[in-house]
Amino acid sequence: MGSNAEVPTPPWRRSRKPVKRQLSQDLIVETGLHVLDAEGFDALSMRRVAQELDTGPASLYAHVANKEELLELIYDRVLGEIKLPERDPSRWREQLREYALEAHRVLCGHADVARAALATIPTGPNALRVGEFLLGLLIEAGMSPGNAALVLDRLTLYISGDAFEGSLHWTRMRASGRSDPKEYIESFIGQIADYYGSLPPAQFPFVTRHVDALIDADGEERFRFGLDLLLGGIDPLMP
Amino acid sequence: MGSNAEVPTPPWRRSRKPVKRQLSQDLIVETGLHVLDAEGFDALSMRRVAQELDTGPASLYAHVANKEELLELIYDRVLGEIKLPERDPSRWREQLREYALEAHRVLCGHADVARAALATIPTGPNALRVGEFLLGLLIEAGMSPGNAALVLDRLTLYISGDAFEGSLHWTRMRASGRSDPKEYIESFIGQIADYYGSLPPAQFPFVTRHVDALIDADGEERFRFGLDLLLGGIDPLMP
DNA sequence: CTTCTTTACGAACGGCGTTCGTTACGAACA
DNA sequence: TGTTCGTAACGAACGCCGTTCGTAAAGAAG
Repeated sequence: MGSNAEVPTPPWRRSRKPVKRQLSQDLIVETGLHVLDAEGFDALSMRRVAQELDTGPASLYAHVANKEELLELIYDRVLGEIKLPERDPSRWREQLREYALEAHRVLCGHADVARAALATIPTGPNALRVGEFLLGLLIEAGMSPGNAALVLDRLTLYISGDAFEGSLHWTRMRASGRSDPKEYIESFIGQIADYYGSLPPAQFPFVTRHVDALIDADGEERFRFGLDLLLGGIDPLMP
Repeated sequence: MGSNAEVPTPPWRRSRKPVKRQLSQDLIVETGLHVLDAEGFDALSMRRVAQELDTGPASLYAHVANKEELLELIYDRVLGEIKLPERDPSRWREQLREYALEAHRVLCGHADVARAALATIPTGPNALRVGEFLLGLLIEAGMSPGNAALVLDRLTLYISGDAFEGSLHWTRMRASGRSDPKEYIESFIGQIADYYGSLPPAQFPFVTRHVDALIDADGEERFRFGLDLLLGGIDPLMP
């Protein structure tokens, strides 16, 4: 690194560091997402991202205002993975449900991104794309714009909220050293179940009697159940 | 402080520092909640709590395992503020709705506690108290235990999620220096509205046409709307 | 009066987000 | 060709953070 410090670079060796891709916002966002997926939300730091790019943390600030903005950019980047069908208002119910499942699937695929999702009011291009789709679907199906906006808002909150909660389990699993979800569930959830079961039945008759019901459903099942509750409430809003 | 270092304390001056309440978990939790309410989630640190108690951060660890546990304790402490009525299964719908509004009111009263709520699986005494109430109400009204457990889970997620989102606005307001919510809404939300309105209508016809609808409802209105969606989906689960 | 256990806490470790002042360099211009 | 200049890159530092460790003080037990 120092041996040829003042020798002018020969023209046929085009750059001193061709291997090191030059910084850009996209590259930083992509790297951030990478770190997030591989090591989790708590491991995502400006320093960690910089390290991954063989540079110092200060260098990132030329392309990204701060950590919060980086998280928003990563979030919108992930929203871009959500596939949207061609809008068909006559099938609004199926399409709404399908969208919710797809969005949930994508968010859970990048588990810890959900931790950034709830903390932001998404205004990026991909968030707009999704918003436009849902708003159009509901309004064209006959819902009032006011109700459509509210449904969009509540549905988004529900999806992000559930993904957020899910990501916390993932984090907990990582922290406990385990890597097999099955093993984690048995140890952690089972522990809670034992605790519930050991409570005084006189004081908590229902909790103690129905421990099994409380821990029975897995994440996907819970999500679908809540989604169908919401859809059940949305139905009567359509003409 | 050093002038009477080795003079034995006279028995009539009972203690050298009677003004300084001795540490205890309760005191630490109460102080933490105080800091949280007064200065927000980001200001809540072990150091800040210790400072408030005129001691060093290390002293807290005798009463609290770590920051996460402190947050859980604060959360459960707040859940204790939720008032529950006498269970009346014949009025399950009203009581369920009333509970949701009360819980939401309490959580929003300690805005940033919601940031701790979502990050935890509540197993404290007050969480159990609430869980027992809801489970009992729904099962006695005729719902299957499995569905009752799922409803409890989803309703809790919705309430916490909404309160979480609300607390972020509060944080943003604090960060922006403003202290009047009205002023904040006009500046921040108005800014977003302007941005939405300025988008290319060809690409985002619905978003641009219905900007008003998107920002019209306030927090409480949105919460109630989503709550009624859920209740609408819960209704058919009852015999 | 001694011993032991519990509580308190100063000091330090390693990490964080962010800022500042300075380099290095490619493009624009003389 | 030589010079200037704007800007991306970055080393160093600031002031935080959660947590641990070793020690000191205080109270209970013997």
